[in-house]
Amino acid sequence: MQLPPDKLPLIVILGPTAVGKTKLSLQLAKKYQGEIISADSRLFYRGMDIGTAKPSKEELQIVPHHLIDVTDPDDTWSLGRYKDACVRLIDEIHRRGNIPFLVGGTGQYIRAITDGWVVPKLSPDERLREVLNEWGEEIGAEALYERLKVIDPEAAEKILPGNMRRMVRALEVIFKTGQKFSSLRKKEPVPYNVLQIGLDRPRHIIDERIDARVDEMMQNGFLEEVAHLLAHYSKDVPSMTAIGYSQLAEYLEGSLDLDEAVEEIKKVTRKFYRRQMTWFKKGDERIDWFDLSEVSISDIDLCIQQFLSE
RNA sequence: GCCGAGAUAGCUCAGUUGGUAGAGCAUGCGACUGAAAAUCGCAGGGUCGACAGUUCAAGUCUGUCUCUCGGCA
Repeated sequence: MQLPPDKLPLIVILGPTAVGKTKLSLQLAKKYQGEIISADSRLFYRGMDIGTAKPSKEELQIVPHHLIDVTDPDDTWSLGRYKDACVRLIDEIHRRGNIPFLVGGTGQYIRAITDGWVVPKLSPDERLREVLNEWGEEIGAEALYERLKVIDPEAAEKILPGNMRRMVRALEVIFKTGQKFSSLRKKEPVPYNVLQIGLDRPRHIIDERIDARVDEMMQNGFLEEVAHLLAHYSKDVPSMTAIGYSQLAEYLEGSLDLDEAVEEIKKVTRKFYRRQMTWFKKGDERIDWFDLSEVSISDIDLCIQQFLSE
């Protein structure tokens, strides 16, 4: 297979939850001798399978997959870890002469790769975060925001005043590195020739697919999966904030009926779809959009052929 | 049939001593650089059940009617 001479190709398949990314990307990756790198913040964790709609064991064997089941639920992965690992993997795949397929729905992770984000190299300091959170609670989010505005006005501009979590991260970086958070927020050139394939479907179809998928998850033992996880991990570990897991944990604690929990899962998944679409815009020229309810795989295939022959 | 409670945003409900309405959720839109399936923000949307009366002014007071829920028959 002939690869573009200057920059090596990276095929990104992005799209919202329940659209059908897994199935399609498997077919395409198989055809083009590809390897799939997951761009999904909840597929890292072993044992979180049903509720994350993780590809099945069989599917994982069709083509090589990366960044799935790489750690346990109490070992939190994050943007920085993701970016480092992903960049390394893309390089390795290119060396093997294969094509990397970045597939997923976590907009932040995808943009870190496609837009060359330079993520501040500072791993989280849980104790400092705790201190900062307490401080914020004490003086109020607004007051904390005023402090941030004084220390790093540029960073403050990018953060909404009520958003404690993002303020805490910014202050954490500032206090530990002695540098402004905003000054560490850089971009670098992207060393790949990137094709972005966006998958979507009409909204009412997505809603139907979400409902059906949640029901299916419940039938496939989602509740048992959550119960099993809770026997080993606290429900407060970040991975357990995944959609579905937190609601079923509430049911198991007795603070929610099962019916209510299932409805809630459907509801927040629909909300999640909308939030995902703020990363993947229809007006984004870099994305070739396909409506999976109308288009066949050969249309997408054609798009990839063109890209690879350029 | 009688007694009681209620009828306000798509839904669940607030609404002080009368001054033409708010919240949460839903919906739409958005932000996002090591928790991101997280976290945070903005917006639209109501002839306040109907009709009459009192009043400068009624979601709010009075009367009648319609409907809903509960209790008694």
